[in-house]
Amino acid sequence: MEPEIGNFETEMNRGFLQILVLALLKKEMYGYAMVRTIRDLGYEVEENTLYPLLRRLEKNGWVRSKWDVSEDRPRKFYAITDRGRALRSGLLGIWKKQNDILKRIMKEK
Amino acid sequence: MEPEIGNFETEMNRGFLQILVLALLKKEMYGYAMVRTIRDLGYEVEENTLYPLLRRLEKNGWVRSKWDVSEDRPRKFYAITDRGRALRSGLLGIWKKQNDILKRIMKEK
DNA sequence: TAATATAATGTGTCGCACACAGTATGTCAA
DNA sequence: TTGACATACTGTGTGCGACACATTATATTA
Repeated sequence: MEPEIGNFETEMNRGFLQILVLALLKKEMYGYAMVRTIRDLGYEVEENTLYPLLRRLEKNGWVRSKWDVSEDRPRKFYAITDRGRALRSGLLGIWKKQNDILKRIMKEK
Repeated sequence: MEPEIGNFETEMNRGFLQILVLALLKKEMYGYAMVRTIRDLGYEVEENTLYPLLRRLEKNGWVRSKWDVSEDRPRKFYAITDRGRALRSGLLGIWKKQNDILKRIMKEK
């Protein structure tokens, strides 16, 4: 694939990553674990992308966090809020709509 | 839905609109017609979003354009190039991957 | 004991969606 | 016939988010 697609991959991440994070937060999770989970799903994320995304979501009340210092190493655990759940379902709705449109177009001649 | 989702809708458009445009260009089309086509598909686009997107795609050789002045009103018709087709299939691959991941996550637990 | 993995924060850049502004022609109703 | 609205574009400016680069600090492993 061409080098210029790099830019497009960035664009493709926008939106998708937000949904993905909100979806993964069905279970509480800390940032680094989420990076690894996403990679295990076969998708590449930058830590420099995910950490700010989580903080942004928190700043706006879609997720909340608390430090867990009981384990060997301090970890910031994130949980989704009710507002976050509402946002998630809204975004999933948009995603589904987009997906339907693409499928429809690619199908017809 | 919350007012802040507005921002997210913008983010959701990134990536999606690029694929959509490349997909719609299976047939030659001019900008304004594409705006209306997309709206007819039930999706809202700004002209201020679509026109620059088309120009950007052309600048990088994924589409090409020619003015049609034979009709009542001059129109800039866009057509996809071979490179554009390659890009489209690459982006569709990414989209599918993302879609599979989301479906998988939403299904489990 | 040095390298690597874990777990996070912060600053800076660049591209894109979209707001706002403007140009110009065609159509249609009052 | 004129004024509103649709059609069909171009161009500038702003703000936000992905990611590069830099840094801190502890745990694990070779």
